[in-house]
Amino acid sequence: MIKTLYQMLVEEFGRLKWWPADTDFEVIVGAVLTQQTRWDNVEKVIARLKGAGLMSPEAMSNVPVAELEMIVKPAGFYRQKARRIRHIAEYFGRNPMEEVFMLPDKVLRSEMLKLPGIGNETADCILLYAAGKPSFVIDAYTRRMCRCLGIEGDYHELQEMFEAALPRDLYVYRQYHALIVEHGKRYCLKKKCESCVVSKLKGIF
DNA sequence: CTCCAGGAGTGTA
DNA sequence: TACACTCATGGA
Repeated sequence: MIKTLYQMLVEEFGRLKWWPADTDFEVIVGAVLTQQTRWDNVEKVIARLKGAGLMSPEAMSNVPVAELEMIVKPAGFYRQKARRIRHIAEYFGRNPMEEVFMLPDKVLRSEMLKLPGIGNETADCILLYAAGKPSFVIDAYTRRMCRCLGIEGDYHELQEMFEAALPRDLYVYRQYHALIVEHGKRYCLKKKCESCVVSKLKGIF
């Protein structure tokens, strides 16, 4: 029997607890803060925001950007990110999250894309981890993995490929994304690719 | 010291 | 459509 890539990754990494957060708003803020930035760096900022009582649309939208910048600094790109999460806070201050999340998936996605600082990947992270919509996330690690398999394509082409091959299931999408990132952090650096499960899969996928 | 991390926006050809 | 450039701190 031929194992799927997903099964092989599960065997190696098991169940992964992914994107721990107390609230959906925290997921969204974290999604923006982690852009091109290590997660452990983002954790400091999230802790600071919580400590300052700012981890809510209402509270954050009333803080001077300058003050947010100081808090966001450890996550890098602090000037843009401070402004962007504040803008997002204002948006959800005007539009209650429960209502926004009730929009049809595609409408919700394009709605998120309108917000400055939210591109394809961040939008899908919001859908998948905050709104609970099965939208497959394509990140840098996913692209590298696909390249290893000889698969090229833009964001939507790769996303369509995964979604067509998988059951449209929230848990599967979340786990697969988590597994790919975990795999990538372990192997997709410094030419460690030779020993990873993806390399064993060439010609089978 | 160098390199780069779970991107996005803008400008140019 | 396809790149190049910018944003920025902190850890290996």
